[in-house]
Amino acid sequence: MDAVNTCANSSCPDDIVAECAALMAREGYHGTSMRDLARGTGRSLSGLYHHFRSKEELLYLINERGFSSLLANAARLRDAYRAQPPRSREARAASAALLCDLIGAHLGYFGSHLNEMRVLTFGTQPMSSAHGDAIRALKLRYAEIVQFAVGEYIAARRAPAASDEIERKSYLLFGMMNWIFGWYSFDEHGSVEALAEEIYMTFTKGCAAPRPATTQDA
Amino acid sequence: MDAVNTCANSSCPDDIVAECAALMAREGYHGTSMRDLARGTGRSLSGLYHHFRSKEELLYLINERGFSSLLANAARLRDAYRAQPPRSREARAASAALLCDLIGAHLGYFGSHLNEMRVLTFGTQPMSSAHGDAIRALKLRYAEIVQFAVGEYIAARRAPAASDEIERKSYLLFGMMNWIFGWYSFDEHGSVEALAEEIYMTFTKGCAAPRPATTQDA
DNA sequence: TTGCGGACCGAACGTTCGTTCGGCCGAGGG
DNA sequence: CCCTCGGCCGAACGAACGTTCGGTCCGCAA
Repeated sequence: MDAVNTCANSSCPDDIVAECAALMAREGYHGTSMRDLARGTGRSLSGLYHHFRSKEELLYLINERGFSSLLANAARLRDAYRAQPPRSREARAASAALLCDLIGAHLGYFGSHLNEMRVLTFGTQPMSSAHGDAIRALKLRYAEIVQFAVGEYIAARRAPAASDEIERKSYLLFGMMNWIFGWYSFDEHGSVEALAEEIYMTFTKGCAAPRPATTQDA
Repeated sequence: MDAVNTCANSSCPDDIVAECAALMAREGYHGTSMRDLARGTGRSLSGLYHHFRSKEELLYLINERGFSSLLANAARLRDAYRAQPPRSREARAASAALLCDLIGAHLGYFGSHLNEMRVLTFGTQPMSSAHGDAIRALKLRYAEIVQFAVGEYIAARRAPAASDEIERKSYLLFGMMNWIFGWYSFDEHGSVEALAEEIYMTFTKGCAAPRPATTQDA
């Protein structure tokens, strides 16, 4: 008789989660059946149920692991930024570096987990309230870090922006980064690093900004 | 004996399409059943089938009408731009106005057809090849107009950009505009017009650009 | 060697899916 | 007056859905 654990099933191997995410990335959560997942992972239908309790828990696992990883990277970058001595004359460069690093981390994780990210971005909706709340909390904490960086960047360059303006601008940045799932392919559009640089430049300087040989900000 | 028409069923009233789009916007195409649509539109299950031949044709109708409308607006703006006498000293202002108007038209249509737009942006995938090709063609023509505007804007301000850079920058712009579906609500985030202005400014000047009282470009 | 537990499977459960069929009804032209 | 026809419906079809159950296999500790 197990204690009912309404939260995570941490015993599920990462590779199964990743394979299922790859399959769900094509047709979405509702469009991919458990039988599709069984066939795609070379397992039987009932064999899958030894690794997670339900299809919805699988969706939760994909989301939970993805956002936890993104959040850990972002929190590390923010903490490093905060640990710097606050010399005001370097505030512009430091806030620019934080923003640039966050964009690079987001797209970097994305580059190596493209399938999971496709699932993450399209649809927290079909999750139960308990799981949905946990994922929304992770998303919120992640978004707060990006908003902090955007706020710091703007504050170092002009009068600090109101929190709702920072929120909207951060959403625009997320839009640029996440919309990539619809069109990016390595062969056609170059490396993820170059794309991160282009997003950083477009978001901070506008689309007509010249491309520098190295990232330079002043 | 009808001639088999593999394409549109133009006899379906707009309001039914709009109601179905509103329902599909919540849980997506696969997540919304024909019974959900019947209940939601106050009709019977089989009654729906007198307006379209299949669920997939309904998805096609939502996409076809939405993108046709977007495309018509965009083409009108582009033609007006091209009809202007090419006085080079006004090229900067004219290309800025075109870009600003296109963003305004995209978000304006969006503001009055939010539910349809949610369906449009998430998923051309589950469509048959015949329908899918038709929608992809509409999307392509629409994207080409936006790319034209981005190219003109950049060319009027610095050395013309390569076509692949214009393509990427246009995708970033689409990302800012379309990601809105995930978070926008009129009550919290103000009018669509103000948001269009903010996207235009961020895309052209960067996130730290000051907000002018009126749109001014030089 | 025996016993155990986790990984895995085939077969089936009840439900819901998209779609079809035959018939009802009320407005409108002859 | 009747007849037609488009809009609409209840009931049902076979297929596919998520999930469960009993059993098989195999590595490993005792």
